[in-house]
Amino acid sequence: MATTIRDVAEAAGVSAMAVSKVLHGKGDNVRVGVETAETIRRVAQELQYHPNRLARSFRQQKTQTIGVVFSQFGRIGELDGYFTAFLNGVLSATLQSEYGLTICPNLVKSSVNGVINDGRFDGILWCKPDYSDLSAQAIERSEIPIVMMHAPDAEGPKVPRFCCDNPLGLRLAVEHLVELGHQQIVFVMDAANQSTSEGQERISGFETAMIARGVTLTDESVRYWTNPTEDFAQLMSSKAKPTAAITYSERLAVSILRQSEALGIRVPEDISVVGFDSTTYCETTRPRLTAISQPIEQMAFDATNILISNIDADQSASRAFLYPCGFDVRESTAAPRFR
Amino acid sequence: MATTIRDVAEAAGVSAMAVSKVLHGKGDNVRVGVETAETIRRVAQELQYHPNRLARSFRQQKTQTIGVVFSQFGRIGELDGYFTAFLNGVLSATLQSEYGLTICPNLVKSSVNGVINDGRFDGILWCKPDYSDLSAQAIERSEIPIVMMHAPDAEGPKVPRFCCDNPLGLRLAVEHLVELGHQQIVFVMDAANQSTSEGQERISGFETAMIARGVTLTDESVRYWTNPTEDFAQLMSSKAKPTAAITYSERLAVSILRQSEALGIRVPEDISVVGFDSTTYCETTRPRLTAISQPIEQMAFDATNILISNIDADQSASRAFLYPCGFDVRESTAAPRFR
DNA sequence: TTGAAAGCGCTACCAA
DNA sequence: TTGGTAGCGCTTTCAA
Repeated sequence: MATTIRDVAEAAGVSAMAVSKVLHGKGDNVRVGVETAETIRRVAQELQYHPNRLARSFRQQKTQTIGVVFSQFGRIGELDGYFTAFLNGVLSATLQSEYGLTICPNLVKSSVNGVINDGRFDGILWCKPDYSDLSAQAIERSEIPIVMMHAPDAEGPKVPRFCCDNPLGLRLAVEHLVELGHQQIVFVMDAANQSTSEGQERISGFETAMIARGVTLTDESVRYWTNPTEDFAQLMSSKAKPTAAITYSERLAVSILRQSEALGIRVPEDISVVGFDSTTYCETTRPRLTAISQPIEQMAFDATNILISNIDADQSASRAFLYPCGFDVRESTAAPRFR
Repeated sequence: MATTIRDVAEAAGVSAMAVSKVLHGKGDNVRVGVETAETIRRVAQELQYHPNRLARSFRQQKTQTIGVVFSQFGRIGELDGYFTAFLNGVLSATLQSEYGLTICPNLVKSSVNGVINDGRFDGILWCKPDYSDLSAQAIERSEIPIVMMHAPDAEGPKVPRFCCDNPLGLRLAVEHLVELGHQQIVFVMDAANQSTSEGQERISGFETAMIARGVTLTDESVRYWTNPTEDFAQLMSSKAKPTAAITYSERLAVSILRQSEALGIRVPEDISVVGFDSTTYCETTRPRLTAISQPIEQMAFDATNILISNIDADQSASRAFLYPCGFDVRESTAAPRFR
């Protein structure tokens, strides 16, 4: 067994609290003489004493750890740059703080309900919330600060929210395509995102932008995909074959790029593709991916810092942080071919 | 305050242990009647009881968490693909296990000594160990399993080690360059890595390969850089200007690529550059980076799984795992210009 | 089939 | 300036 505080106390001929005070000096009402303190420090050193952080955390109800919650989880840097950018932002913030970061698979697999208040975390960074009743309830009941990434201002529990200006992003994309001459434009998203607030906001942003530009909007203009490979093949063989697709993510855009290559469909000649996020990953695709941008790393950095300061201040100030979207034109969009 | 096990016990009219047994059923000597169990479950549900994991961990001396230790820490996916590949491997393994992953900034900033046995982790994944006496001592004293990435077989504490075949890697690089016609070849590494086992192994691997190929080896053949920008400028303006550089990492190689561009030095025409790791990041550089490869993700995946099984088996079997290196020729190497 | 007691290592609170 | 006591929430051990 490792050396405990009592071992040190015994060896130094003092009480356990004396040791605790000297080594971590929290209490203000208790002081220890200089000489005694020196002895304690020496003995602790000799005995290779290292405080058990689990015990301290348990006692103080404070773990110095932030939990990261995901509804979904893909490979890092594989089909998109999202998680890379996100992690860089979070790590930048935690590295200059006293907080550790736990990525917990169970938070992904099971319901977050009950995990939030299981004592392991001082705060939760919730990424891609789904706003199910269960989640909302879990947040409502939370005893620790929570911040949310990609949660629009409108609804949901009152916690700090970090979101990009989705309507602006979609408008920029639609305008870009319309100016290139496109009239058959679809918006493609994972079916799973249909139920998220951000999903809703992007759909309505897309529709609003289409209407504002006088582009025909049909029931088929918004597509919910569960199997990108099959769904894309079907899309391109249908009568309503579009000349341009705006996707919910880089991941979807990239899968279209790959699938196009497999099917002999040329991008951007046969179909223009617009992604969402515009991380450095877009520079690595072929063709390089035109995309709506949002400052993911900055958002993650800010979110983490706000979370930490809320933890430290023992509060949970609610506020919506809105980040502007940009639009980066690369090579995956062009004027539609005349046909 | 959150609902405790005692609240549930009281409400259900049973003892706390009964609740514990029913909800987590560990003990084999104690059983609870079916009806009682049902009541307990119902009451727990009603009271929104969720066990405090911190308390459980504390009591059981088991946290279901793995700690990741780094000696250095850069931005993910910024100047290399190392951390991305590493994390993908680790996360793949943890996601299919019951273990969480903690990345702790304090492990980076301060000595790991004392952190290893502070109770927070069931096991440590130690990346890029430095083999200082302090580290060695910490490992020796560890009460939990440790595995090491990038630790050669030869020396160091007896824990599972995962390492690539560095001599092979360096040989492949030197042979490639010699076959292109290079005779002035330098090996460049961060000064910080000079003290690591892997650093030593790569240096001797380089020297052995150079000698085997009959290439002139001088005191200046191996370079230890602290400031890549300045050091590279100096290297290229010296009399001993090389025609090819093999670097310790993708990061160093990329900084040479960038610096070359700034100085008007052409790669590979004026100097050939070979990186180490050969992740997908090498495809994104300009020119695309020729590099020695090691299967980082696979190594991280294996290391994590071995760690987990050592934890579960409550042992710490020592073994060295060696992974072959490969060599990926891309665009940053070519025959030296005639001069 | 059930419960009581004890204690993991530490620190808040109160007493001396 | 110092020390004792109690207890965080849970589970292990032993007793009923």
